Amino acid sequence: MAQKPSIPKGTRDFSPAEVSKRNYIFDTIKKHFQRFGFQPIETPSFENSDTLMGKYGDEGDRLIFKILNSGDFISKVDDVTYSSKNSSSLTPKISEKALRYDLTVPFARYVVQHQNEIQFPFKRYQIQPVWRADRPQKGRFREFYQCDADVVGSNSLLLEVELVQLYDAVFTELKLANVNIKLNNRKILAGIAEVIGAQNSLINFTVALDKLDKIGEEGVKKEMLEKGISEASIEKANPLFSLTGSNSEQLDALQYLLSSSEIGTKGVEELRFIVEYIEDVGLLSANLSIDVTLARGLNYYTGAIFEVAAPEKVQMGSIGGGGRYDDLTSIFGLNDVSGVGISFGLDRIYLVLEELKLFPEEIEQSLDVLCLNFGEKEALAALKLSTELRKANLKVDIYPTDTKIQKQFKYANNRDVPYVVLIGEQELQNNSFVVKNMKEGSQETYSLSDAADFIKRLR
RNA sequence: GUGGUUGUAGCUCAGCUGGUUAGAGCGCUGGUUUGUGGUACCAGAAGUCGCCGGUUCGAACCCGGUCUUCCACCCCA
Repeated sequence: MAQKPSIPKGTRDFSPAEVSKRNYIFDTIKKHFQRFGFQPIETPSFENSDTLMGKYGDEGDRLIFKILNSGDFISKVDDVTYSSKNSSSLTPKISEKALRYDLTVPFARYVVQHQNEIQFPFKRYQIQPVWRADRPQKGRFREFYQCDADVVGSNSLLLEVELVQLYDAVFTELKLANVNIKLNNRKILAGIAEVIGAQNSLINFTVALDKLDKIGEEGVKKEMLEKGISEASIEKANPLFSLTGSNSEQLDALQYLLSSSEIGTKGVEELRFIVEYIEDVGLLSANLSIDVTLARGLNYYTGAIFEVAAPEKVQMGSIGGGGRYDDLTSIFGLNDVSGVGISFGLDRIYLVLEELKLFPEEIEQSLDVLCLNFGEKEALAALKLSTELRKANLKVDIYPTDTKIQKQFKYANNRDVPYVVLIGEQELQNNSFVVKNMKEGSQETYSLSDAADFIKRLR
């Protein structure tokens, strides 16, 4: 054989079994999106570069896949730019399109572009792949699916409450119990920065704080110092490291800490609303916990932020996240449209379910019945029977050639077929068919004129 | 983007300080069994040792490059 073909770094092929399992997750998420009143949209896999560039910070820009212009694009570049060998000035001249990096920014573009056709508040869901020029690791790919549900055109906190319920509903149905939905609010982070006198380094402050569970209190303080936050400010932030107790206890402590900050107080109020409503309505299996260290990188969030952590025994980053963004559409020229949304990381959820063996067995069963092939006449009878069985919604296959029965059985075995139908010379004479239960090894005979009898037994 | 790690049969992996014909288990094919799989026994096929180059009388093994895997940063689903 020639050189074996391959696929690019960070991409994957999916086998039939893998696709079945992925569809199981997709279907579950989609079902609950619809139950909460979200409608589907789709957007192109690539956008104009200026739609995406600059929306995710410098780091994000680096991770966006750029698409080369068509035609003789290099001849259109002026000599100065060309010979400068500067990627950032050359790139916009030779690439005007880019693969989508997430679903939120394209959605914002969609809302602005179709603002006159949309009925607000607009609840949409979107399940499509996104691409990042990242260095792959476990649970990090360069092509992966996001499943997003967003609402634009309302700043009601009821939506945040519903989104928490939505997370709960999906993960409960996937049997992934006790996921931890972490909740914070950008206004609280802004309030803290204000109170400790570090409002100018809000980003550095939150990014450092976000690493608390990873590098510990000392590590966080060290990083803050390195990023130019004063020792006095860090000193004032000390109470944050000792926030404990129930959600409402933490809220009380935060309220006191942030009483001098208008924005901080607003953030506490918003969180309290969400927490109290959720307590009242109850959750099926998830936990909701306030986590002031939760920051999330994307700079467009302005209110609540969510993140769903995989169960602790599984080594995996977050399996979902989201938040409220008050101003996302204004970058495309539409002001005063508040949005809030959440995202499910399909590929990571898959890895978690696989690791915890939570996929139901049935979903991998691609066939209910296999009819063996004993020759032309016999196969015709099998075909007629198959038609009946397929009408009854069974997944049925006929072995296409009359090779050795042993081989056909082996095939049935490898495909995990629960029932094998045998129609040979004898059966044809008696107008009957034999059904072998592959698990138990038992066999039963039915009449060819009464397939319904067999169908009834399967139910 | 920075630093490290991995690659040998379809799969999971052995392979000594470089030595001539590269191994195992599982899987696959055939047979024991011409209408019975999943068990057992017997036989067999299958590898340019990721790719390109270098050192050497000789390279799976040493060196350089490249691709890939995974990991830690960065960032993030």
